[in-house]
Amino acid sequence: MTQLNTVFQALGDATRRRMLRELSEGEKTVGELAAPFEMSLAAASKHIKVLERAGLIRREVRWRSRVCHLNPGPLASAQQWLKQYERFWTGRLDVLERLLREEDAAKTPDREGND
Amino acid sequence: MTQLNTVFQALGDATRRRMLRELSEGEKTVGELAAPFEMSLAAASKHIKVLERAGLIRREVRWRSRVCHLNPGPLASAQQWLKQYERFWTGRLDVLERLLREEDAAKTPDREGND
DNA sequence: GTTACATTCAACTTTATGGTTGAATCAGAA
DNA sequence: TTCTGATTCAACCATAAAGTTGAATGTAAC
Repeated sequence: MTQLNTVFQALGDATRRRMLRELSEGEKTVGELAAPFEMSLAAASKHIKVLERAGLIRREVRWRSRVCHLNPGPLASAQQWLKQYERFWTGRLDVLERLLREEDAAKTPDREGND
Repeated sequence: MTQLNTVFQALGDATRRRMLRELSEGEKTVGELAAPFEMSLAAASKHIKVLERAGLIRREVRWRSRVCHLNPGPLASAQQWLKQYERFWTGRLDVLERLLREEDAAKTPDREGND
């Protein structure tokens, strides 16, 4: 439902991540996208459909093939979501936050709804 | 296999993303994590296991409960992966890259292995 | 119109996911 | 030791995902 669900699910497969990387270097037809993988064309086509459903790529009918190209918007949303957590791995805010949390846990070991 | 697989898969579910957000505000027991959801404790426990398998959280046996806390490393890896694509949505590099790609496509419309 | 090519659809199998319930575990209090 | 509370395990169900094969579609070339 949430766009984030379909986007993260789509990214959770190495085949599809590889396809995105290929597309980051330029447009490719379905056949070209499928070529590096040892699976049937139908299987690759399904992966492409998953990427499309997640909004990560667009398919365009051109000459005799379908040409796919990257649509980066949803990747940006995913990164946006991860950005929330950046403070946990970058620099001193991390340490500061952890200290505050430990202090808090020490002060209120068994309560939950205090000011 | 790849850590990225399990991480992105884990993030592809709203329940688990919510759990991570809760943990970003401090440690929580399994019961506390499960409370906001209308599902059995066993189901929540499975979600927590998925997060743990992805390395996103650590479970520690303390007093009579299991206390969970965020382990941000894998989130950083995910963001790292997404960073590859940042140029597609930020600023002028985007436009520049697209121009180069179109130029390239126009020059070599039907070849694939040229220098 | 027929042939050939690129892609998708349909049907099917196997394995994974997300949920349920009830029993099992295991630490701490009585 | 027995009771209680917190969590997990086991077995099960329904649905989805990832792959296969073979037929169907649609456009280009002949």
